[in-house]
Amino acid sequence: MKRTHCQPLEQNFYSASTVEVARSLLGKVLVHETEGEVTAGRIVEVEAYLSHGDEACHAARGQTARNAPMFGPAGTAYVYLIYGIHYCFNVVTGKVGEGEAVLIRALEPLLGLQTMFRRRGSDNLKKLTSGPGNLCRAMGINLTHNGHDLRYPPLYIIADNFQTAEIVTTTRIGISSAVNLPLRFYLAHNPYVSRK
DNA sequence: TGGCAGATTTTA
DNA sequence: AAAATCTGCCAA
Repeated sequence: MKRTHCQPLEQNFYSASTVEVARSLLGKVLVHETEGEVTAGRIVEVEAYLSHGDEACHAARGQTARNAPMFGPAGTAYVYLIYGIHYCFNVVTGKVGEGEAVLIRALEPLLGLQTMFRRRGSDNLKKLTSGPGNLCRAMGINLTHNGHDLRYPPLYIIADNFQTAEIVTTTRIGISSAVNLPLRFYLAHNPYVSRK
């Protein structure tokens, strides 16, 4: 019997267009294995950042030391610190040298809830992994994961038998340029989406 | 609901 | 120096 649904997603998954990967990531499960602790959550909200006509994309002004992982192969993790406080976790997409990515904005907690609550220092389930900074803190994602190949532990993405129903498309959150592009996607009616 | 502090990295 | 793909707390 095939059990591919328990294996990390493979290269062909990440090689589709950035918008396709963004939409396909909805409903998939992000897993982080640390010493003795496993946390996992279903991806319920994402944003696509494109290399052409998208001034909000970190890669829009060319490659720098910070955004270098964005120019690597699809399926690489791009993690950066924002506002001096929060980490944001992105999945690199597109061709090598292109500089596209999908920002993971919210998860539905599935595994390791106690660990997540401890890392967050909060007991609010609704906000546990809702928002890009929150989910990184709960999942234990930081700069050590920057550039990591998401096909391998300790940080990877899998598909289970979850069936994605309705996907809502909106403009992106928290940006000051390219504000009208419809590149944010989330699972309709999911309570862990950061905002409607 | 709105305004702001928090505290780091990058170069907008 | 200013800005950055944010969050939580506080006051009204």
